[in-house]
Amino acid sequence: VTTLFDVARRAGVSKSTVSNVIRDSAPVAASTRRRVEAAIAELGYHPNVVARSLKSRTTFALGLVVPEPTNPFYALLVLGAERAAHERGYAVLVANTECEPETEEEAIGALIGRRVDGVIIAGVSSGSRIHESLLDRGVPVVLAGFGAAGDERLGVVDTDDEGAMEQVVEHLAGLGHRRLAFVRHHLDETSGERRAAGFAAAVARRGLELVQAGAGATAIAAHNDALAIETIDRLEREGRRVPDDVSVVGFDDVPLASHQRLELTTVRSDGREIGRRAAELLIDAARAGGFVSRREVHPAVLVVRRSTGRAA
Amino acid sequence: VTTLFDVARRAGVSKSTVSNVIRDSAPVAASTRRRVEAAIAELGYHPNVVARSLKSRTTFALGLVVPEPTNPFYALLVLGAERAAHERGYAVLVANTECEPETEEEAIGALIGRRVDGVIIAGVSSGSRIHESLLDRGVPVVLAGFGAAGDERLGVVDTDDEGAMEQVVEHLAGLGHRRLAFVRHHLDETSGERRAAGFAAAVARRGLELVQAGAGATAIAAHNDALAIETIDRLEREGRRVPDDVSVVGFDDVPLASHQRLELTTVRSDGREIGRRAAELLIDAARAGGFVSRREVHPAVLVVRRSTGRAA
DNA sequence: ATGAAAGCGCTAACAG
DNA sequence: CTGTTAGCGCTTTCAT
Repeated sequence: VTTLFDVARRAGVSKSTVSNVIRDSAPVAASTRRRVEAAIAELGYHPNVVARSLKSRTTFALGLVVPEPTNPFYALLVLGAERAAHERGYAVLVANTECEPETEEEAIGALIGRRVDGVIIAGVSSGSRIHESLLDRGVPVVLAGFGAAGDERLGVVDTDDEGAMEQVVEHLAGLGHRRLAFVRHHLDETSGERRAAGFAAAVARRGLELVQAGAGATAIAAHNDALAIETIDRLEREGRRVPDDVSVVGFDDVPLASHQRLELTTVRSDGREIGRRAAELLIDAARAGGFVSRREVHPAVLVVRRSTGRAA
Repeated sequence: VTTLFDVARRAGVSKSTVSNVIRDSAPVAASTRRRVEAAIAELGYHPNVVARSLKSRTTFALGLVVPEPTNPFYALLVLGAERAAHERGYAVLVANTECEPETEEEAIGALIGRRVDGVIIAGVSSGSRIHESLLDRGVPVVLAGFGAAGDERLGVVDTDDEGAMEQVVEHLAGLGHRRLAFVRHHLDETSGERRAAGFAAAVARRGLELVQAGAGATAIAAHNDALAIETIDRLEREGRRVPDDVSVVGFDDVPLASHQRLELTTVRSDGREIGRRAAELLIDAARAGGFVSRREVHPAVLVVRRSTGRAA
């Protein structure tokens, strides 16, 4: 546990000088600098970020609230955010909430207590207001991977779900499907609503029929790939063929979606990029001492494979 | 930004008293306690963990080094570790290294700078010595999901890879396979070696033949499910049938492995449990001010599905 | 049972 | 260009 003072003594200078070479916050004579650097290396000194945070009133840490870590989309989002943060000297505190309101509250409390400089929320339970307690304390927040109306102080980096659903319905309509269904997870998640709504809107716009899955739908779009695959399983167990009897579309393009026994038609959104941007915007805002006002929408592309085909 | 002092003033007591009610570290009169609690609630006060850490010389934070966040096994490990940590009031700093030595070094430096109370390493590049710099500074370390020889100060919570490979080879041998191969990822990861070695040992023990994949093997075991699935794809594109011509075994039992178009025979290890135990051991050690000396091995079970069959 | 005072390791004026 | 001096918000003896 060597401190700044130890380094200073060893180099025969004062603490401020050491501090100055570390962050080069002020000019230091080349020879002095060399002595200090040597002392740092010999002592294996790592500045105590805790002390620095206390003094400077910034922790160089970001909070990241994730609903389902096993979903590859979120895994990539975490990866992107974490890498972007580390490149800028920021640490990332992750909190997996699994969309449980109680866990969400606790996570936010912990992040506030740790005085993180900003928080990325990658998904929350439906009625959640957790972003408000953050914003009211002056902590910038960006929603990543799901949009939300409302608060002007909220940054958003999102996939273009509406555009994606437009593409999905266009594709399906082109194959002659007239009765379409959307299935979503029981998980009480906000993003589910936007995809469902976008899908419904695109269906209505073409005068097609929106039905419940099972109630004679010839094409089913799922909220994500995992659900699409479950749906295919269920259909096949019921003796219906995909895509001959029913077409199925997923969302996410998980690695296995392209497997040749699956060949899932799906939507690809770039989780890593979204995570990266979210972290960048947050860090910029934190440095400027403000909120993230920007709202970015990243395109998603329909990947047509073989789980969709002409309507029977 | 309300501080302990603000609360104290509001409640008409001293800082020490407030501190005592918060952590109930000393007896406080019931009436005083009520007043303090009221003040805390009214002010929405959250203790500044940064200041607490500086004074108490513990950060209540754990570092978690992960090689591949998109692998569901690691995603679960992170989940388990993170939840166990939060239950005990600890935060988790994740670092995704993607097995790049340079990134690993940086991550460790960041964790040291932030004075984490312990580090879970879930995978590192092969020759890595990153645990040593940690241990030498007195930071307890536990290796999770991959074993390692060596340092006595190192805790280990691992899957029984050897036992798993024994089961795999037993299964394959029972189906009449004599020429077996093991394929591993290019990723320079330590765990790959143990599985490969365990497989080779089990093969040798039975007097079977270990060959390269492609060189006439009738059964192939892969380092993980993703690789097993790639292997199946490749084989089928070459016109060989699975399992009729070649049997394939995976490792991890990812959610999609059970899909009926895949029905992958694989090994299931409980990532979430391993992450949870790793965090628990680490926190116990941190509290006791020592290292984790314990080494735990968690069983893995072979799940037989339909990607394996009798030798041709 | 409660309060006063001294730091934890660092940064940020301000002097020299 | 370098050193001195105050704190940041909290915990922790030690008095009272």
